[in-house]
Amino acid sequence: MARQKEYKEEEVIKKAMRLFWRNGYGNTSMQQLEKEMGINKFSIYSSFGNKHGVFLESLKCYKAKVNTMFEKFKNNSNGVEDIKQFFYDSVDLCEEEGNEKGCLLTNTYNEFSESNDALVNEQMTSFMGNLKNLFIEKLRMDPSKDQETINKQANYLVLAKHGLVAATRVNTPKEIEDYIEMTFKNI
Amino acid sequence: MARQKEYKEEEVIKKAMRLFWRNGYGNTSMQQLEKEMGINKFSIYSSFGNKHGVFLESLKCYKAKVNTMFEKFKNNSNGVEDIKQFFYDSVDLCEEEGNEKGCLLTNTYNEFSESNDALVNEQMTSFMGNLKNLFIEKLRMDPSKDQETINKQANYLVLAKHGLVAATRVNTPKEIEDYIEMTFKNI
DNA sequence: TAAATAGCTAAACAATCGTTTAGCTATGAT
DNA sequence: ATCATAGCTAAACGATTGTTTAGCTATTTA
Repeated sequence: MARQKEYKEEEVIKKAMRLFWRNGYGNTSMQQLEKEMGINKFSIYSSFGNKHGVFLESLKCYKAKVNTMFEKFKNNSNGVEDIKQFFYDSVDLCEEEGNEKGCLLTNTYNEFSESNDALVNEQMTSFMGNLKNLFIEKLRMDPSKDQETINKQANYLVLAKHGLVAATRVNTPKEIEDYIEMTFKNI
Repeated sequence: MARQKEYKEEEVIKKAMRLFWRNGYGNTSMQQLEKEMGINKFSIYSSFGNKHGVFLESLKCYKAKVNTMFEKFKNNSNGVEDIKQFFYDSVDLCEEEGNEKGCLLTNTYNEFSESNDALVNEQMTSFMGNLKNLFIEKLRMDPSKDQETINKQANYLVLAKHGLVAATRVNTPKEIEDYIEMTFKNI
């Protein structure tokens, strides 16, 4: 043993995540990462391998936040009301710390959708796409809904969620609340 | 006078637009532009000044498409039904030529939202934000709606439109149709 | 206290970025 | 036919990209 690190990886990766969240992957440089993470390039490379590695670790960090929300969502048992709460929680997560950059996962999906980045794709598909199934589960708790209605409403809610994420960037809290209430008015 | 150009600027800029649409600005290189536009770097610079100029001209080209749709929307006079048709037209525009990259203006807004690019910001604000007013105008055609209802519904429709644009990237035509019908069920 | 070693600093790396330029080609005008 | 000129080709520009490395610093261990 010799010197010990002057930083904690869990802390600097949070800072990296916020930078990627604001700028996206392609528009974030190693110079910016150095400044934002508060450590030298050498330290970044020794801890995370390369820029790509920093990004993947940032995604994991973000997904941990999302996972907490998902767990809460799954563990509740109030049907549609849970979905509505999930919408409100999503807004809180997208807006934390004054951030107004929507959802990092959605942004990443958009930025990498044309590329064939295996690692990023893997990280993405593990989260995108199962949202609809979660909604379907919750909607099934209402015995008065038939299967066709459930499918249509689930699909509707997935796309409504997209609108919501986009909304967190430019709309006021009141407008967002109005949107959510309106969305669930006839569900 | 001497030689005449071997390309038409209106044609090569369309090709540039499609590339920017697919990749975004930052992730598009001059090399890619050369290949996609089918002309040399020199020709690109002599026609459009620089990469930034190519992008601004591409935005104008895209906005021309959108403008056509907006004009149709404004000139009709069937209230809410016009808005619904506008949603369907939006999907057609976002998906033309097998493209699945959402709306170029929305994407550009997202990519440049953290930067302070005066020219791009100008091009953006001239289109974003007035959508709500257009919706309000149409909703006013229904005398049974009071002002508060109109405001809420207009806000809801703006965000629903965001969901729709995101939807064109990953959802089937049937799912998108379901979403639109559901959105207008209680408007 | 001294040797060993892991972390840090800062300079340099090759590759690619957007951009410019020198020289060649082709065409309109005299 | 020839001169002038605008367009094209392709090489090179400096700056910045992500990445590596040599040399110094500080701390643990014996």
